[in-house]
Amino acid sequence: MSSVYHPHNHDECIKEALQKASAICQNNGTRLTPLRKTVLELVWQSHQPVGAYDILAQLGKQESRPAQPPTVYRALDFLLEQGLIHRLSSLNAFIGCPHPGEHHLSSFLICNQCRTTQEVDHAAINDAIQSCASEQGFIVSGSSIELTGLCCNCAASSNGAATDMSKQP
Amino acid sequence: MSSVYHPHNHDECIKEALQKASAICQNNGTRLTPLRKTVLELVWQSHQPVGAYDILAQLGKQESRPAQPPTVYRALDFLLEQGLIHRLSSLNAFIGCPHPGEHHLSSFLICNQCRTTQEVDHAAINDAIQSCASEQGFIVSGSSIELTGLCCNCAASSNGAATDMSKQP
DNA sequence: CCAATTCGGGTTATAATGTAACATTACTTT
DNA sequence: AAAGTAATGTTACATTATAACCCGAATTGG
Repeated sequence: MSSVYHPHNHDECIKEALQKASAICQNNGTRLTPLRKTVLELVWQSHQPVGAYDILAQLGKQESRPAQPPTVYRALDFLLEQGLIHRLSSLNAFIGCPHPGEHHLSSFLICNQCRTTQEVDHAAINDAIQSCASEQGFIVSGSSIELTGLCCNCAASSNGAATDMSKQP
Repeated sequence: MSSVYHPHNHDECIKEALQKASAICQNNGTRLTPLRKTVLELVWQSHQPVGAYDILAQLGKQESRPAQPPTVYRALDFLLEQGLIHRLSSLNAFIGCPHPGEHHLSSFLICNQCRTTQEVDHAAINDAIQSCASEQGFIVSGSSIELTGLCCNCAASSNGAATDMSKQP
């Protein structure tokens, strides 16, 4: 069983994300250009949300000239449109979507300590939201559901040390 | 019955908010200074979220000299700490809390058309979230639940015209 | 195949949102 | 009144995001 909270070969996560992305773009008739692919890889570097300017900085290292903000934001906008990443508005940051294609109202569990962020797709939450909204005559078209707190690792070792279990082989 | 979606004497909303704020600050041993009170009034000018720089601009009109950002942000931080307002991270904006004192995980229904925003406190949503989180061993300490879509007015008159029912006498 | 068009990206400049750090004033306590 | 704390003023800057314009690459239609 694989979880962002357990050690795993993170290269597999990246590889999988890129494969899915490629398939989805092909399906959508859109182009996963080298730049967009690179940005997607950078977003997937970890299971922690990444800021646009972090990506910008890392792009700058790879290329001869440092990239400019619009370059990154355009790539991010594309990836958002394709449903390949999400934007976490409470952090002004981005994170890869582990199951692109299936679209739904997803929620995010953001650990305050290690910043590891898990996307969860729980039918009960969607149901509750829909029933609450329709009670008000409100038609939901989009959502931003971000929960902060302590992940299982950080809660367990609640000595205060952050525990990032991702990326170990 | 009073709702943000129905015409109402909005001065009553403001008055009520200020009274509650005053009581809460007294209770907390904190000071609702003239500046903080003014900022709270400005946040409560409508049932639409207000940006910090909008408040800044309106403060500038009232005072001789234009206010500076820290002035507004400090007042907003104070009001947030006291639970008198909320920050909507998906909009970078603030809105008055209609029932300060009772703290809970609240959700917001944000109309894409008229921007009217309603805070809802639905037990089913909280339950669903808590059960979903604890399933992952995650301990929730904070939440940002923001739903966008069409409010009942704008859905009804879905010709595209925005309908702001607040502030009518 | 070439012209026309669209799309992706580079570049420059700037907008919008938010904060750090320190000075000053006002309020409280003694 | 003196000392200490809380609130606000002020300056400068950090961070996040977008507008506008240009150019070259890829795609499409003839």
